[in-house]
Amino acid sequence: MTDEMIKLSQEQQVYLRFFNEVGIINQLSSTRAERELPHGLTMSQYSVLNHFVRGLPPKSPLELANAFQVTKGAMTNTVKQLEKKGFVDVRPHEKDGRSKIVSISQAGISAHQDAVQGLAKAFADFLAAFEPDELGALLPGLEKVRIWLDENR
Amino acid sequence: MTDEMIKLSQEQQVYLRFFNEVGIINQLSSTRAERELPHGLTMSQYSVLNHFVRGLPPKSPLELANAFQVTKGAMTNTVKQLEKKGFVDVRPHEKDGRSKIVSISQAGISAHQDAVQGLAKAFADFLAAFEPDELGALLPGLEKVRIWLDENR
DNA sequence: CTCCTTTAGTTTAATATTAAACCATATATA
DNA sequence: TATATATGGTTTAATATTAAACTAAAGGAG
Repeated sequence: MTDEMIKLSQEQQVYLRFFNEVGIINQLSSTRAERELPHGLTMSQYSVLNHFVRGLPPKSPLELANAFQVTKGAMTNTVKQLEKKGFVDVRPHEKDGRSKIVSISQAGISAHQDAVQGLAKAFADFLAAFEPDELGALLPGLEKVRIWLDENR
Repeated sequence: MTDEMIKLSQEQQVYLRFFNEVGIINQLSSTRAERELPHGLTMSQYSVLNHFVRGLPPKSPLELANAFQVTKGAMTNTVKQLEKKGFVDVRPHEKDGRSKIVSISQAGISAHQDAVQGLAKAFADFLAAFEPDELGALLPGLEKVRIWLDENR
């Protein structure tokens, strides 16, 4: 019984510490990134641009919301901001009158390039302090956790 | 030149992917946790309670803000919520008229225990899917990143 | 064809957060 | 001691986000 409790407590320590580290890293890195992002881009907006620049095909707002794990309402907002800045084109879906299709514009591609510059600047010292392999070694574990949480929410 | 660009791009891929994984894990895990937290506790509020339950001495709001990497204003809010729920005691600092001292109350200790139960429930299936060592192996790397970001912001 | 249900997107209200202005107290300097 | 600066905390305005209500269109069952 006591053993059981101690064991449980230690397991909890590990996963609580894990999520705690993740939370703080996320916060510090987002702040650092957004400080250098141009065009008033948020990380959310940058992520959407980045998605398309990586060669992925145009998508509906709902597909984007699912891809980035935010609500439809949040994506409505993000897309609206990007549209106002002229970085994405939003067209009605040809077949489905309820749906829309979001694609990146030429200005959006260019803004993304600026953003990558900004991120490179924001993380230049970080890159100097960490070998790619050092972070790369963490990726499989993180990926596994992320996929599990995504599939089991 | 081309090599240089490709190399840079790959490094960027690694660290962008790293921060991306961290961001999604943080979001999914916070949502999952807050769904089961009792007494309307947020993760922020839980963190403060947890801090004190771990045996750490009473602290000022500013110290708490620094410990959790949030602004003073955010901590004013968090402490206010906890105080309203009766989970912390807030007293004026004896020597420094500007400052306050926050400590956990008996009700706060009890609420923390409830919260741990809730978290255990929220993450029971997660714990079953991941060995402690599996997450534990990631901790040193994450810790190093977190410390670096904290010291270089 | 008509009704019912599902789906895509927007809107609303609430909330947590930040940066910056602000207040009060403490500390240091002249 | 008097004044200037620094510090702890609160408040304000702005914003990103969520859950839930809502609108409109699609799809299916009868």
